[in-house]
Amino acid sequence: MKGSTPKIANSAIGNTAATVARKRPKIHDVATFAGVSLGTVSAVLNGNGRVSVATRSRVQAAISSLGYHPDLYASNLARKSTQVIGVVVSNLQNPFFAETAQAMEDEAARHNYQISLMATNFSPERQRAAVERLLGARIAGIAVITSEHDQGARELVLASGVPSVFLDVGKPVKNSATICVDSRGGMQAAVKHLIELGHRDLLLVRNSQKGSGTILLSHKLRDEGFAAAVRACSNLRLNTNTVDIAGPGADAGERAIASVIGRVRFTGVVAVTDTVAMGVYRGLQARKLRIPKDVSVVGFDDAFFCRFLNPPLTTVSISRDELSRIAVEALLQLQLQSGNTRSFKLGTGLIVRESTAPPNPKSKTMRVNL
Amino acid sequence: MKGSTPKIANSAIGNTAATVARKRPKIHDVATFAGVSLGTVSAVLNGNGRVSVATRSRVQAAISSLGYHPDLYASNLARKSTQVIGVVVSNLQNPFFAETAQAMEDEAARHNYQISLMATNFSPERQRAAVERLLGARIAGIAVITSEHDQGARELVLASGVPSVFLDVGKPVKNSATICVDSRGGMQAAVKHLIELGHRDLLLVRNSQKGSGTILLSHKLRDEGFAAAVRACSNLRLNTNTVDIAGPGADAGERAIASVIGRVRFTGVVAVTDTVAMGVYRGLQARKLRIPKDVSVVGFDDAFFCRFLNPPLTTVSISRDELSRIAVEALLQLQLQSGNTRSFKLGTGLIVRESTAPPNPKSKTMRVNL
DNA sequence: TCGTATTGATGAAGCGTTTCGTCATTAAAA
DNA sequence: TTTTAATGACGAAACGCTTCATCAATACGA
Repeated sequence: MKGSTPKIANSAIGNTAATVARKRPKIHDVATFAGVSLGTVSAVLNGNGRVSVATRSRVQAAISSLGYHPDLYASNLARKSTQVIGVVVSNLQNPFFAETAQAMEDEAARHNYQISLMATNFSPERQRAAVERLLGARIAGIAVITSEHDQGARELVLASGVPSVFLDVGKPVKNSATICVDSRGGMQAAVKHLIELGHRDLLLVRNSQKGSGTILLSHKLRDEGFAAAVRACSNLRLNTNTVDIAGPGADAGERAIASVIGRVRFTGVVAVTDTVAMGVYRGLQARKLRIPKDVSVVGFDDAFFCRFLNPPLTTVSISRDELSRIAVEALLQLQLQSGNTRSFKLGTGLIVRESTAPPNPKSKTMRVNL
Repeated sequence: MKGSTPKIANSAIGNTAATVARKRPKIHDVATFAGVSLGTVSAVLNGNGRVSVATRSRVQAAISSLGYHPDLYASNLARKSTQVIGVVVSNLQNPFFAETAQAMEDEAARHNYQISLMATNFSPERQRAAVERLLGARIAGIAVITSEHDQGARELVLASGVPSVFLDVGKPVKNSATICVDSRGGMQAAVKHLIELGHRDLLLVRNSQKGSGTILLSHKLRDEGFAAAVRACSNLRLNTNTVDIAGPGADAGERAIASVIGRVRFTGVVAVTDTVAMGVYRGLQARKLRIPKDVSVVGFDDAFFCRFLNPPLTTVSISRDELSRIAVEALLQLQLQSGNTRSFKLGTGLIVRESTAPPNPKSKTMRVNL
């Protein structure tokens, strides 16, 4: 007797803490209140099965007067599947991801699905954690739309057999689709545009993420596009330079451009991201350099703010709507025809605005002191 | 026998469809594979209970070789509570909400909580749906950080007894806290700033959402702040005007300002939102009006892009970090001391950048033809 | 050597739903 | 009136996990 006393005390304390909040009503309470059975309440809740009008309204009255909310976990456990698509993106502050997430949600809604959104903040560990969590959530499919890529996360997804879509990465595998954004092509178009305007001194502001260990795949493809475009014009004696930025934000772009003025010749700047281009604008304008008179600038992504920069930014556009449409449809298709595999291409398009013009050979950015 | 045939056929079809995908392993499979009991696997998964090193590693091996992921729904059902805070915001494309969501996530993580994020896209119906879904998810608390407000959603939350935080809205109620952003004060500071610079002809670009039926509460407070500031200077013979925009985007701001030039006298513009201010910039610049030489502009929110506009935008800042800190801590406190109620104030601050300067009486915006 | 802790592992009892075979009742058909 | 079908409601069984009282085995102290 004496020995068990502490245990009882313990559990009593536990109960007290847990019972502080008013207890959630359960379906059983609703059934009792309405004078019907469990199954009937469930039928009312889910709109299936046969329920007479009178009973239905009695149950609904009980539900609202008890303040009942069906328990998500219990109901999903009992149900076979969920109508949820997992979406993993890098960062919600980046307009590309925020807009894509929104587009995914809209597209999913069109098919009567919901999305469960997770942000990794460019961290592979968080990507893996997000994937792990989603795989535990019985999702109908998972879309990994990130810049960074974690092989471990990819393997977890593929091993699970859940329909999946990856952006840019990897060969198509069973139950998985790949959407390849033509970043290289987009970048090549951007560079070609500058060259055709007459630029011969180009600067690429890129995000190599050196040292962080993370590879930003889409950014790498953009680098390659730049290199390929330059190679294609090897007859032109192009002078190209590259500067690495320290992070994904606009500030990093600003610092990068500031660090390079006076040390490198350029009249055209290609930024790996619109956000970075925004920083480039500021870095240039701080030195009283006019865009596009002194320096032309091209961005990448076609973020909403491009049109509102001064001058409006020439950029490479990726359609979030098309991306979302492809992703969701691929997922739903893979769900039906298991074992399949698909690969999609998503084109990019150069949008010429007012940040690009023929070069000014007298621009201050052509004077360097070495 | 014959009579039951169709039923069997039916269920067989159902099974086939459901069994297409490789079956998820369950905890039982892991236990069998590792030669231990259910409870032991659970102990390994959750890091509690006593498990010998040898057993632990055997279980872990089984987990990874089977590709096992614990079922979120089953485990949360069995568990008493979750460590999740529900967060409802208006729109992820609006930098204020995106940044606040991020800040909430960071702050929650600091307390070992996760967040479950839902966007309403300014729709009261979606707000109610989001709340309903979260209340079914056994969340530890819910933060409603939206511009629009739905009384039904609010009542659902309050009736549930779940700890809650609302932005700006309503009187403090049991188990609920209110965070009042001092939008009025912020707006007053903005107007006062313009007046002190010498402006007497002011234009408020606001989002009244007339006709949509939705009230954007925070925007309404900003309106009131404007009116109050004007009233406070009744001795100055101010000329104030208002123009309503059609939506929350920058385009709407651009159209609004375009519609008003030449019809109304102003040298200072106050925009209800930075995003709107961005559109105002463009509307002004399209008419070759210089900022701040011809027109001064003030925004609201301190979105990340303010610093990168040309010229950098003077705006009213709301600290997302402080907002998140208050919200999360209030939620956790309400959880412990049930029945409590709290009310917080969150200050705002005017950030003066380069979009405001003394007025130019010869500005084109002072010429109107009536 | 014998009690007494301590450690490691067990598995039955829930958690709150949905599902579905079953039954009672009523309506329609014969 | 009798037979058959349709309708409405029921409630046990499952969903996959966590928890915890219980037990076996081992280590410890006297």
